[in-house]
Amino acid sequence: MTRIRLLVMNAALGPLDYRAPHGVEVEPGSVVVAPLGPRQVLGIVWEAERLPAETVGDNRLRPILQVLPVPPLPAPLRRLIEWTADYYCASMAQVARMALSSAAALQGGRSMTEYRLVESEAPQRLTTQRKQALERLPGAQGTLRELAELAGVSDAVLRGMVNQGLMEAVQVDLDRPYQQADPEHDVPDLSEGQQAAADRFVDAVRDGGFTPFLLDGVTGSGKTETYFEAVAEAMLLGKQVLVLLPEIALTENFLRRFEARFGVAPILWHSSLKSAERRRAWRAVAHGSAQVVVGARSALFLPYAALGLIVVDEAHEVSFKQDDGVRYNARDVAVIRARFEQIPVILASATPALESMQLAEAGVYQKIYLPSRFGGATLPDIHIIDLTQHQPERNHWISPPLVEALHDRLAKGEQSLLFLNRRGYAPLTLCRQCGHRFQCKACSAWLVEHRLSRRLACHHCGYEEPMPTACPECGTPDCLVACGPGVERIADEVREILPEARIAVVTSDTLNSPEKIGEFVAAAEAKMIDVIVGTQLVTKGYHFPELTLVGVIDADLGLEGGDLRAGERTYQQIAQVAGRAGRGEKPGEVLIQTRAPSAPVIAALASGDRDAFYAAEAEGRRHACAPPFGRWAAIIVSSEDEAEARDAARMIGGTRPSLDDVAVLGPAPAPMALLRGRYRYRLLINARRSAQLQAVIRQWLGDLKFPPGVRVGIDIDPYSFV
DNA sequence: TAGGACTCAACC
DNA sequence: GTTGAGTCCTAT
Repeated sequence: MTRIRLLVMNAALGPLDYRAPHGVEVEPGSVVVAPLGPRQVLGIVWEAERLPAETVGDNRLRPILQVLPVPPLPAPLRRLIEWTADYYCASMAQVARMALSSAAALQGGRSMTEYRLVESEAPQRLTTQRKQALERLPGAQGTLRELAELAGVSDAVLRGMVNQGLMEAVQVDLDRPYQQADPEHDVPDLSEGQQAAADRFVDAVRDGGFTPFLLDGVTGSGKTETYFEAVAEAMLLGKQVLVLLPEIALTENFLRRFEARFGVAPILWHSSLKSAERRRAWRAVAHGSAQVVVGARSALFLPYAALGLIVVDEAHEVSFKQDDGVRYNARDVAVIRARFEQIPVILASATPALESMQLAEAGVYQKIYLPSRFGGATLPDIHIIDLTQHQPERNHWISPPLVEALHDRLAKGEQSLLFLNRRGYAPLTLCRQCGHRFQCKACSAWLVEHRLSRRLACHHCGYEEPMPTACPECGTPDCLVACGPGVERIADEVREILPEARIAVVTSDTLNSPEKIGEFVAAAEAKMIDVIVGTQLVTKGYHFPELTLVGVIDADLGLEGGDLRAGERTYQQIAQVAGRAGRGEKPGEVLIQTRAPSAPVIAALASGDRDAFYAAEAEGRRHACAPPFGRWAAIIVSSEDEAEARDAARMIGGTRPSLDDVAVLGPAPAPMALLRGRYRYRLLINARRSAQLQAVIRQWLGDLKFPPGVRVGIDIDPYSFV
């Protein structure tokens, strides 16, 4: 009888032993269905010696029910699951679930039923819900569940429509292969510097072996073309490539460049894929037929059959850090995966994280530097505007020098970009009469006015309400005033300054689909837009040759709050947005508005002395025992009941370990003391590099018992300190 | 005494 | 995490 150990897909359950029925073959990595009490669970066969469990007698072993028709998860992925769970203090089941991220892919069958509207005259009499579905679903196809969500009706409504013949079923072939990319489709002429870099990447891909690179090149230096050569080499060798991008909004531009280079689009992976697409991509990845996968964080845990290269583009981006569930940093886990896979990994950035710079200096990463812009374009001139000297008008945020520069570009027919990292019209709305402030009921946050949609919205929980006309507190009509600027308000101000200018507001509210992103890019390239006003969404990836002016509305905004990476993030954000200027033949200019021109970050941006900034930042971090010189972790305790959360946090605080190399701060109410209706308390742990941080935390929390409503989350190497 | 709210241990 | 068993309590 074969005893097999299973990692069961249930976070609260340890490994369990089963037996394989006669004639059923399994190996480590096999994905199986097993009985668990009265129900069934998904499990992954694991090496028993790597997954210790309390032994039970042979007589108590139940047979597994089914081996799912997918390739066993490869050993490097199994090691990655172990490592990630261990490092981030998560359960292996939680991590493994990210690898089995397409339920449909695990089942057999090569086709799936999707539904779409039948093209015909709408019947005379319709329920409002059916009418709504008919309005919202033209052109859409998907499972009933997906369509129900899209239409905002229940799936029962749609099922009724199928029965009535208003919708039809379509069989979708799920294992149809993707088009093959051609590594020699359009080989570019590289500059000497690019070629040298590309050669090293290509050699590393050909030789195999764990080789981490830091590709450090200024904005516009052609990093993408450089690593595309390594991608081409992997294709020639029949190896797969994973390219991680920080957000889906960036993929549109990337896809076009990829297609121009290789003839076909790469395979996309992100959290909002529909289940049929998800299934198709997952299976192609697992069977090795997917050549290049471009994805967000979650693509990192897919079961690649033959991975040959990982690229992390914009590797400094904080959005690589997952902020709920398993709080992993995709940039760091990518390097670990490359180590387990024994392949090269390229971290590409114009403004690398200090952590990455240190590792390069220490010789752990091979640093490859691309100093100059491609095709003779020069870096933009950067000027600081001291807002205390050049005050904007009352209730305006664009200072006279920036107003003048905007006039100048419009007269010359060139484009301008104004950057303010704040969505909506105004971050705070209050009543002039009674002082009432609009606050989210579920979060410690103001409601943000969105004038385009005429709503007040909470940016943390998604709560929305229509913009009221009178104060809900004192009843006075027309008494609400907007405080402070958001991008919508800046756009209004530009309309005032340049009434004839064509203005585009670019935020996640306005550019929320690939189609809209495509429209925006096309309009900007065709010079149908004079001024772009945007949030961080516009700071990277875009290449508009006619854009010659970048204005930073408030350089000090990111420095508020005292987050340990505030300086670095401000530097990166402004350097990135500055990099949008002067990418064509005409030189670019960047105007940075600030109230603190002598702050180290601002001074470094003005002088262009990047090395000095990194050196100063490193010194500050060393002093604070912050990464990369020390480490942080956070314990977040939350509950819908304030007292319960506080008591649990105090209990944790009361049992804190007393160690020389670990300091515990708190508990204290988290900066976001209320989030999505849950009260939150936080403890911060600062550890020296010598400390066994995770082991200490596991041991500390392992023995504690919490009431059912209390959630205790551990955040290793946190990026968000709210 | 049926049914609801709650706790607790087992799940291999 | 989910489930079923066991306990206590209350409304009839």
